[in-house]
Amino acid sequence: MRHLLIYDMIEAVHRSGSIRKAAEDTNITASALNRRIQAFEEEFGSEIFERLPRGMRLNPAGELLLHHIRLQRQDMARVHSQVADLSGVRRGHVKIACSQALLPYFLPREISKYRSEFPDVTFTVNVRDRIQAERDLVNFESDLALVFEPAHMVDFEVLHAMHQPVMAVMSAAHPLADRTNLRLRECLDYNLILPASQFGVRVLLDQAAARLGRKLEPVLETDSFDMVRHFAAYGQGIGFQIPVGLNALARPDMAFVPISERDVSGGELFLGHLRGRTLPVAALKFATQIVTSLAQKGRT
Amino acid sequence: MRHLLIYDMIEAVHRSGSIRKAAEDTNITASALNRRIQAFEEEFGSEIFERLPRGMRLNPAGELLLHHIRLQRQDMARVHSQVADLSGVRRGHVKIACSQALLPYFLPREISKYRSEFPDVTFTVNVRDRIQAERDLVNFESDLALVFEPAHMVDFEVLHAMHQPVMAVMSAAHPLADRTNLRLRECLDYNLILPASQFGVRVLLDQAAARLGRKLEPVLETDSFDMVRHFAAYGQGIGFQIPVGLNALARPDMAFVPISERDVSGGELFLGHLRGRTLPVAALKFATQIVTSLAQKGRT
DNA sequence: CGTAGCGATGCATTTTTTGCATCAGTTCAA
DNA sequence: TTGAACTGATGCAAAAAATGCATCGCTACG
Repeated sequence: MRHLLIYDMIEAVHRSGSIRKAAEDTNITASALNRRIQAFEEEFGSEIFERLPRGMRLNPAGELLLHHIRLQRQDMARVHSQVADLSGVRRGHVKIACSQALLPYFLPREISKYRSEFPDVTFTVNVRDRIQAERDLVNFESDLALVFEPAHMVDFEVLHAMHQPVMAVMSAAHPLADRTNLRLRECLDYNLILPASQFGVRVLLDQAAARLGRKLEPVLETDSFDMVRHFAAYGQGIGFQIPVGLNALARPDMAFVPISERDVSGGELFLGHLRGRTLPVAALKFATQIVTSLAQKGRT
Repeated sequence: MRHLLIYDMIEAVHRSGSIRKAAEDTNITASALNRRIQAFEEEFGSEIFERLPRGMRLNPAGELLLHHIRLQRQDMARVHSQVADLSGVRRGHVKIACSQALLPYFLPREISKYRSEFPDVTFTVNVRDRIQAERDLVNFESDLALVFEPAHMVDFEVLHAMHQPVMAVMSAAHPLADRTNLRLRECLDYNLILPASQFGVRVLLDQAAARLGRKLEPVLETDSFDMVRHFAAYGQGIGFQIPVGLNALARPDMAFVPISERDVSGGELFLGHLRGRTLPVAALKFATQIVTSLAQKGRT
């Protein structure tokens, strides 16, 4: 899109912080780039960069403009996607920000299922915590967010919500492995493997423990649910995860037992996008598929 | 905005239906314009016009693109407005689609009040019926709509709603002029001056008459409320209008008497904008002022 | 069946953009 | 304190892109 090149240049200067560095990314001379920025500011009617001795920084007007640029780029992508769709071609790219729990089973399965029908659609999956996911949406760095217990929910338009109880995760040889239900109190007698405090599961567990007048003292605290699972598999105590991140069939060596909702009320897994946005066709279709899958999962 | 000129050209071709005609509007040769359209289609990745023997017409892809163009233009206007605002200058342009009732008193007063504070803000006011007003919003031809009893309300995001009873409008010398309240039945004994059937007031009156088992037979039917008022002022019967279109102080020679809500339930005057849009600063400020004014009016 | 209107295109000309070299200023470390 | 290493800005010539003109081929309409 030649006529939108100036937007790329502005973003390049913003990213690199200087014209000369941006010039390399843009395959253009610094002087040419400089003059295009100046020409743009001229017709835009106000400067968009502060000239600092060490380079360029967006001023408030530039920040506003940058948001417009991102919005317009996204909308152009949507148009392209819709145009491709009406010509019968199913192409496109879907950008997803999601919680860790979706990585091992859910998203790989959904994406491969989707791509079996539309092989020309490509994906970007970024692991984001509850705060970053929403920021990604606002910056148009993701089309969809699939997040457990999101933080603010402003700017977040919910497409689907699904309840997720907290599950205890342990080796199949663990004393509690045969139970169908666990009280939180029972778990506290064993070694605890907990996700770090920014994660929704941890927040829920901390709150529940506080209600019991207890404080959780993990033997292992990690920001990787993979670590939680594997450490628990070695028989090293009890970890916690939500059902969407678990697959009993794939791990006969492990046991997953729900914690009583009387103790830990569980949380909500949300699928959503930026409020007010019109999603590209591919993203919308994928979202629809996920909603269907989640609803079926909920019924079983 | 030089880099968006191609969008103007596309719209010009769309409007005039041919490159050669559009070339005149664009101050460019037909051949140059032709090649710019071709170049754009090339990088856009698909044709956006159908080449007919008699000219050019947007194809479905072009329609999608056109909507994007309008959206992006509006958003750029919003950015400009916000930039002007943060530099302390209060400039801008507000486009309003409104019902006729707002023309004689309400809008002139509000606009002049607004401009006394921000003299650099300019206005476009278009009279639109209930259906056209909403279409104007969708096409980004208006920022705000101020409409009595709008038709669909899809795409219409309500900023404020205000109840408007239907008022009987007559000469001060009319036999019913001294009443404080009228039943619809009483009015039917006199000559009726009615707005045409596309207007909200007429719809309400027709419904009410039907409930009485009567049919309204006006001596004068018009699409101008101005006509209704003036004809009634000559003592030629009873007209109807909503309060926002009347000003008792300005017309001591006339009487305005509310119709009992038992007969005609009245309707709603809505202020709104296109769903999901971020309004330019000037339009938003003006909308806020109108909401305040309407709320105060409602209290007196 | 001819005329009028349409978009497309080759070619010379004009306009715009670019690259190079250089200037003027600031920062930072020796 | 001085000089090296950055920064953005700018004059000027070369390269690239856009434009205007003339003309082609086509279709609809009278």
